[in-house]
Amino acid sequence: MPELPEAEAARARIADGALNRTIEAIELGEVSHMDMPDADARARLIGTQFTRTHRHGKYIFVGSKGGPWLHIHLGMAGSIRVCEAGADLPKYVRFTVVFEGDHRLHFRDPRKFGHVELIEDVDAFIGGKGLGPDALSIGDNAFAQAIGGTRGAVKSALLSQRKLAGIGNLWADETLYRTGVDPEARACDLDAGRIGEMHTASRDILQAVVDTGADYSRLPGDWLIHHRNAGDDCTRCDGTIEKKTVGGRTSYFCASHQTKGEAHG
DNA sequence: TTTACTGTTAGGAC
DNA sequence: TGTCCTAACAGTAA
Repeated sequence: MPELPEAEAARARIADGALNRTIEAIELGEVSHMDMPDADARARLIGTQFTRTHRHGKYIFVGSKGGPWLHIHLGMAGSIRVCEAGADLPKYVRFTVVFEGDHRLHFRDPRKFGHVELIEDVDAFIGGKGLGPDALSIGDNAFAQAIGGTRGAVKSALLSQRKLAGIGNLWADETLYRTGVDPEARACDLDAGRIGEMHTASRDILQAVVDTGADYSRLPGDWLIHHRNAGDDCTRCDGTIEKKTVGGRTSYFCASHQTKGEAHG
């Protein structure tokens, strides 16, 4: 389900199969309550081609030749499929680009939490959203600045797309598990070394997931992703996986090796 | 039948 | 002004 690695996999799928093909039509599925380009916006894409892709955090951008960018956000359950002519129509398709030769790009979204829109300028869009640096390319100093100094729970800071774009609930938990930080620890209580370890861990985790094409079954068995059940054995110490809500989101962690890192008491 | 869910954001509390 | 927290969005699956 969509965090940065899924967005990157979707972007790659588009880059591999949907560029440099003339767009013949745009089709909408059942889209009530969803943000979709209106008829005028859709008409702007007809006859042109997509020529490039970009991703920032969980946000996907597909550039048309000399024209607008198609922005796609996968929401909670969205996915991208690129199909050859004659392929069966997947379920829950909300937005389809039909290329020459009946080649198709489908945006599926069962829960309708995703968004598709046409934008003129990617940088202006990112700035307008107030998104922080991309989690895969952010530097050490920028990471420390984004996450350190926050008085609230460190997990909430990791999840904030305004501080750092791309990390969601699953990989925030995985990062904290690997670095031994309690999700409720206050970021300002963590020393610079710990913050640096979290940066390294988050980047390594996200890159590893990207490298599998966001296929979780190919990730190492000792990762938390495979043990998100209260009562499971911790794979890093003798502890047990517990569950609690932090920042409104379900968090799995090991209370034995994940600590709050307070300097005093 | 009830409950929880991977993301985002508006609105309210402090 | 900023920061943080909660609720709500819609549909599915356990």
